[in-house]
Amino acid sequence: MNRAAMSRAKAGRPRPASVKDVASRAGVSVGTVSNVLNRPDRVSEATRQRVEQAMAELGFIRNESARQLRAGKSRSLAYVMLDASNPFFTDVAMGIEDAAARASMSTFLCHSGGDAARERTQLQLLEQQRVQGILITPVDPGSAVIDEIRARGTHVVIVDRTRQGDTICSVSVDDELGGRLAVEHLIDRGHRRVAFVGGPHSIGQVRDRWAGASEAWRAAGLPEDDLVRLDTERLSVDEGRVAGQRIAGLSTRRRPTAAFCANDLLALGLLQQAVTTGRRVPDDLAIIGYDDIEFAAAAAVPLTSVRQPRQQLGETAARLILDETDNPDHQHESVVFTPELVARRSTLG
Amino acid sequence: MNRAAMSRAKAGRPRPASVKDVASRAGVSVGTVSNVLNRPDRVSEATRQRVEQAMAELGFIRNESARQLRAGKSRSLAYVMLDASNPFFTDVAMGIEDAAARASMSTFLCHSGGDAARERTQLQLLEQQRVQGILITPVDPGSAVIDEIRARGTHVVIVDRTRQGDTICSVSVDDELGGRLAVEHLIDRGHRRVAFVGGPHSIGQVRDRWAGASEAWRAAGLPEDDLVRLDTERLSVDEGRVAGQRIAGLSTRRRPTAAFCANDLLALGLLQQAVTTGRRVPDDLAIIGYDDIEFAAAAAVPLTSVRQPRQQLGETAARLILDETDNPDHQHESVVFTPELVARRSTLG
DNA sequence: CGTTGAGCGTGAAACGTTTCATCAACGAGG
DNA sequence: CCTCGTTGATGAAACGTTTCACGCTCAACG
Repeated sequence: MNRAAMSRAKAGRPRPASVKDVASRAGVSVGTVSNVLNRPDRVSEATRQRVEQAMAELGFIRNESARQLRAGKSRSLAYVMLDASNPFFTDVAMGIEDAAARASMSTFLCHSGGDAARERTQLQLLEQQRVQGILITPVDPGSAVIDEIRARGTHVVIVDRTRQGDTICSVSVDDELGGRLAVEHLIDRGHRRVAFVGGPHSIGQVRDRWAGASEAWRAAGLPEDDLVRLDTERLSVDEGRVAGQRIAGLSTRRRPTAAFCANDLLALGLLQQAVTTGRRVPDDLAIIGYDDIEFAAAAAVPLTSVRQPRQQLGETAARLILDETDNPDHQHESVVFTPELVARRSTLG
Repeated sequence: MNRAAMSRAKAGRPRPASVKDVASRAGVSVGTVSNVLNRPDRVSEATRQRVEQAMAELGFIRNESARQLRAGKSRSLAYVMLDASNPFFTDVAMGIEDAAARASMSTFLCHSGGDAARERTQLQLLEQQRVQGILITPVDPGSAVIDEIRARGTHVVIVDRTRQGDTICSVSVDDELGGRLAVEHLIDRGHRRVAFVGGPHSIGQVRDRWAGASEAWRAAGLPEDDLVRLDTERLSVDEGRVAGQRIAGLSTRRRPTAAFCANDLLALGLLQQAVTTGRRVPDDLAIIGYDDIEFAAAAAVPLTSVRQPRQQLGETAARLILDETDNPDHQHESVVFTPELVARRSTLG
């Protein structure tokens, strides 16, 4: 047994068939095999069939690394998610995947989990893979790594975040408007003391929603002190519960009659805390969330929420990056979607 | 301007620096650059620094395609998820990613969405990428495509499913035991008429949980007719609501006092339907779910659920595939985890 | 009959790495 | 002074594709 055969047996992994193998089996040149693969019209019916037959017999699978190396570009996009455990982002991811698949591109999903170091590693990996483009919901939209990547030639689109006055594609939702819609709704329903639950305020999202909320409040001519800002450490269910306790701890005079939460996870936590401590929703406390994830509508008291067009966000992001990679005179674009209030029982009673 | 420069300018994407560029800038050979990259100990301190400097200046990023082509293998795993919108699977995915990262492997996440055709496409793509191994929660565990892939040399581990008497690695959870635990708990709590909500029964999971449930029922010597099987079309929140209506529609004599749902999504839907139509949980209807996703604990009436070690499932799957690819005398293994009942208010009152 | 032009196929070069046999330089030991 | 071994660097081959400039064949046409 020669060395090659030995190592092959040991590895247990037979060398996959290559175009060369297919070519010799079909009695043609490798160039022809490649033509069958890439421009079937350039090759006669008869030989095409012979080659395809050989491929089937050998179980030929095209080696994408080699293809990519020669062609100089890959057929794949990547989306770096901020938090895979938040259904909002998985929906965005599915929108991206769909749109990419329609353009016969494959999508790699990665996951930073809000950790900047991890995000860096993921990006490095993707750059090494020479993906066509990177879609990302960054931990920090201002981060320089994004610029470095772009400087090296990989296209990047920012998803669900924006960058001030920058020349980069992004898709996002008008969070200030969302905040306004939420608070206007609460004011319409007669609430005159309202809590804004969210944080940390280092997140642009949170800042904008808060800004919209307080703007609506001022516009209605209500006293500034009666819009209470309750800061949270994260946008999680736990923190929602904590916020609920803090609200319960306030004196009756100061206690808000409604809460606007910066996302649905917070709202669900708050809802749970309220209900389990015997407060009625919305009579004792009205609650409004943000994102309108599936679980918001599924809560025991269905949650009013500000809906973002999640799938569409993803689809548009994919469209933008495809344009950027294909179209020589691509113009950077910041698409801003309009959120929509979905009123349910948690504010309607 | 020559043609190369023109097309380069037009594409707007400068050709990234290669080892050759780095080599000439550092005044060494390409072999040396490669050594710096792969066995830094083989190269003197001085040249190493020179090369690293050159890399930094040129913004060199290793081309993974070329690396892979030459080395014959990739540094990546893939997980094909069944349903990204179910938090259970994202948790499993995170477990896989963590374990893979620890072994300095990157992970590609794909998503079949329960669609066999889509699954096939994804698998084909992954095979073309020559990933080291594929982890998959298959649409149909019995499908032949899995065998074909393995026959061609790519290792596969089945996640959260099993295959009868087959020689393939898998990780799963003892669903029959889970079903038993759930129903025993309900019997303990005094329930004598119980519904099993789940379907379709073509899913192994559902069958096993049902089997465990009816076994526990028989073992307690209770009349078979009093364990009612309510079939659903899918394992979704919607279907949970439908099941709730069906339960409500039963005559008082026949109506169960508790429901065991085949997953948490169903349970949440059922819970919502019950609560919004004025039934009290657990007094009028006790509910128990399966998976113990985060939203189960976060429900207004916190859900009793059967917990599966999700992260650990993922980690173990990753461990298995790494062993299979690295260890020449790897033995196939079917790891079965033990589920655990987490009792909360939806059954405790 | 000679020329032309499709229509098909060919073969070699190139993509960016890694690997490996080889070589140069140099110090130690005889 | 010669030989050896060690250390560090080199250069060419190889991985599996795609691409492209050529050929070959044959039918049509002048």
